[in-house]
Amino acid sequence: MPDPMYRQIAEDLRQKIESGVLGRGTQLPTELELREEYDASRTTIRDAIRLLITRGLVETRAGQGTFVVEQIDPFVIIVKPETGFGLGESAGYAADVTAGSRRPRVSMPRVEVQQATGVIASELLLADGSVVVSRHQQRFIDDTPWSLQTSFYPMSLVEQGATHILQAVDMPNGVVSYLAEVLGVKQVGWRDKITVRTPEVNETGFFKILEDGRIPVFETFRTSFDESGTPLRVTITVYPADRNQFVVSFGDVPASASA
Amino acid sequence: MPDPMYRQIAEDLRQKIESGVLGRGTQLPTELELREEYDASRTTIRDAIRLLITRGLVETRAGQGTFVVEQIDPFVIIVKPETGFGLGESAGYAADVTAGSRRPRVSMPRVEVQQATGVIASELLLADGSVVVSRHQQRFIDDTPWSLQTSFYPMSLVEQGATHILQAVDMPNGVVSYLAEVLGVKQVGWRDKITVRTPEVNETGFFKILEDGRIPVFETFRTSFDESGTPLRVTITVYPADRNQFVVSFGDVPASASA
DNA sequence: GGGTATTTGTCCGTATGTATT
DNA sequence: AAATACATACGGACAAATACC
Repeated sequence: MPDPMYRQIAEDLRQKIESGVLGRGTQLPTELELREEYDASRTTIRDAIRLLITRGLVETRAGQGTFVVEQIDPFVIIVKPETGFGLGESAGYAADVTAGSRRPRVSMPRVEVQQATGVIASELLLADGSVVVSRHQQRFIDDTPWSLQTSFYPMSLVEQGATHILQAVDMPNGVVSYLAEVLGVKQVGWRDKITVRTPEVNETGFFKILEDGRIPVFETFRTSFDESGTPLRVTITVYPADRNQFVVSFGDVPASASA
Repeated sequence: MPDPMYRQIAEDLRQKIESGVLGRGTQLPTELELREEYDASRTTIRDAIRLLITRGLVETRAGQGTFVVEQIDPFVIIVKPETGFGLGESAGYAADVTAGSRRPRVSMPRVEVQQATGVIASELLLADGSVVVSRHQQRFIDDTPWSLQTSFYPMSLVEQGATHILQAVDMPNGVVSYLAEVLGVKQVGWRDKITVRTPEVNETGFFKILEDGRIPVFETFRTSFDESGTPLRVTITVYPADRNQFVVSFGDVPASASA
């Protein structure tokens, strides 16, 4: 038994794309033309194209047509000790991006005092509903939206004297070094949890990606610890998965030389 | 101007799901019932449901109905030095999985001698078209498909005497320790590149996920280096993103205590 | 700026096939 | 075997976005 017609059409178009007959960025025939070419209804043609869309091969632009997607030059997020120890918020994370001609930029933080939800509370080893300080920032590279980041700090840090984290001001040297100065608290390690999920509505808006969940987002949970093993903060960062990749190195590794 | 009707319907259903009115695993009203409830055509109802499907909230089963997806207890892939140094292929990677009651299993490797393609060649610092040995394995946890893994080794290792990597036999102590024994070559570090993409057809088949690309896959490139900084091997591993997450630790981090 | 043609987006109706119970 | 529910496919109509003159 053969595949349904819309799958056959999608497969035929896929081969034309991957074989290079339809190059990157070129326009596909219009739905009307494909309708005649394959002798199918417009519904069936649209089902075929939808399959190619969810596979990430083509994109449609209302009023223009259907196009083979261009390859995106990805941002590379380097995860390694040197970029993290002693560096904080903006400084540390901006340095994560591979150099090139790319200019990172960070928005002013939005600071809130709120109650810790389940995951935040458990990561910080606090009781559910404990008060925490959240600092939220939007981060750009070359003025294109790159990531959304929120850090959560236990309120006890403020009570101990680190009052500046309540101010909506970017800390050039990072919050971690500020904590070291004021409280003598040192970050000695962290744990990153990297997952993938469909984007929330506010995220699709910021990243300007389609809000139907076709493009997933990376979500990283970074829990930082001080010398006594107490969680210092939890940082949640969200990146669109279509333009980002992570690089993790261990041991002696020569400088990167590959794409 | 309000959103189109199918989006409003999808939004209404989404709220019912996330608020708990429609619990995990419960069945949604049938398309016919939804048609009457929202006074829309079946096409519009199906468009709304399709939106929820690509967002990963519901799934349809022909002949049964539409159901709210169950939450999956994810596999946690630990990326840290202790699991990698001195351990190899099967041993090292099996240990990546958090303990619990989960039993990892690895298929017999499929060994091939082939020419290195672009990425493989450049990662191994070989000329394009150089001969390499590939060892491909399917990996399971509790008999559910977990990941597909292919390692590429330069043919020069075989010529220097490491002929066992040509045999289609699992190496319980790992290929890396075998190379250390036979050739005295030690793996001193590695670099992981973690990306997300839509699955290939053979991958959807193995993982038993829908082949329309709704569920993305993690793809990790691990390049391992010896003491002289020469790439020893490249390992490509593919995991379905709906049931896996990565944990990366640096520095002093207490044993995990969180979900 | 405005109007028109083109192209995709939304929505309707209907019929038949296929999987499951 | 029959009923149910989703899957596929056809047809048509109008709206919205875009490009071009």
